[in-house]
Amino acid sequence: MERTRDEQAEATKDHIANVAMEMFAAHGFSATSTRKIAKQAGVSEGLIFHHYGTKMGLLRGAAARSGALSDHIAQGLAADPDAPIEEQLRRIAEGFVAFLRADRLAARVFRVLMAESTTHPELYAMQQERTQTAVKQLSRYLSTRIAAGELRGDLRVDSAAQVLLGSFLWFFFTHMHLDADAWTTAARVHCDAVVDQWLRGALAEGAP
Amino acid sequence: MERTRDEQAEATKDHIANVAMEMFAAHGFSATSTRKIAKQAGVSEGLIFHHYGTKMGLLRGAAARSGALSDHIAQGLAADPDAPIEEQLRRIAEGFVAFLRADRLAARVFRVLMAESTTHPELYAMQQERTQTAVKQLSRYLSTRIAAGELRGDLRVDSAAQVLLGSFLWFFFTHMHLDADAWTTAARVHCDAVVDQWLRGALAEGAP
DNA sequence: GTCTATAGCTAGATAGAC
DNA sequence: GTCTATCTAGCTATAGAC
Repeated sequence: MERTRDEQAEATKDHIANVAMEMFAAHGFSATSTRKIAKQAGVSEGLIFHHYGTKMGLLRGAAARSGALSDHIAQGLAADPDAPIEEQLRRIAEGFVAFLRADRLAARVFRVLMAESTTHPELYAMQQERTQTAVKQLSRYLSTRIAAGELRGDLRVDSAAQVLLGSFLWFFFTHMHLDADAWTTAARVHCDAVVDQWLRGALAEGAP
Repeated sequence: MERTRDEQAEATKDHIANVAMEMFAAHGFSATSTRKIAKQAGVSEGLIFHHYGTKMGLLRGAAARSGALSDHIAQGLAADPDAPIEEQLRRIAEGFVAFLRADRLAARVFRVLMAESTTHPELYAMQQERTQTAVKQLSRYLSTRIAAGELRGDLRVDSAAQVLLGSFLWFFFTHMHLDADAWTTAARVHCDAVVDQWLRGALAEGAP
């Protein structure tokens, strides 16, 4: 198994990004120095700047390489668009919980980007675009369910979608201190209750 | 109007905290130097350390001086506990929007604490305590409305309270880029829709 | 493509005068 | 209570050898 010089370089670049994200997630962007990243990654500081130009470029690059949390939600939605809405929503919620539990790095990346985005307009835009994509896909889906007569005709789909997504994400943000097991249990209970109440408020009169 | 030496000192200390919070909110905690804070506040750097010991102490102190966002919510709840729930919730939502618009510093403090709490366990605990207090007061209120027959008996009050609070706060977080007027308009629409759907899902069968 | 060396600066914090 | 002066350490980024 020989590696070309380019492949090796690309692997090193990736490795730097991964290490950087771990450290940004743990201590924040500003509080993590390029020196510490270099040491932890086992490369020289100069190499980081060779590959990414600036520290901000490193964050950008590393963030771009990690899959967006919202992509996952959107993906779950597209899987079986004609399933009954209750089943669909519960499946999304369940998948969301499982994903956050399994892919801890993605979760931490999301968290750190959310935090840093409050002070870096560029990151704010990036994060905004990602979440808004998910919200839009969700609202579009809700619209199809209105058309199908499953949901009330006067449901305000944008707000409804934001409540659903926001409730999940807010829970995630405010329960990070729990360990994986406790978090999963609490998340399931919370998601169940949310979907339940949300549906009661959204279903068409006399729907099944 | 004479001021004692102590009063003057206390005023200066407050002033430093206010300036610091403005700057932390604008650029983040780590990215804001004590030097810049001193310059902006018109005092020496030494004085900051005299009053607050460390930079972290300054953040702690400044945060403690500002009223918690959640206090305001809790307060709104207590004002007229026997009003019909719909009126009550709309009043809270409206007050919440007005408050965030009027008291920009409190809003920024909340935002910066939320961001920094992802990397400072101490701040996380502080923020957690503040929001959980609000959630608990809200759930307790919801319980009284169940007892009064206004809300469904099987409503899971903790989750319901978190959805309500989380939806408002999440909106706040993801719409910071709007100017005050646009933000207020969007916030009103969103809050209305949220309360509306939330109530439909929470009211007892056959309630008015 | 990667490293070593270092420039040039800014950071948080302290000491001591007033 | 407040300021000036300063210490030391750490920072991002660059230059040039290999």
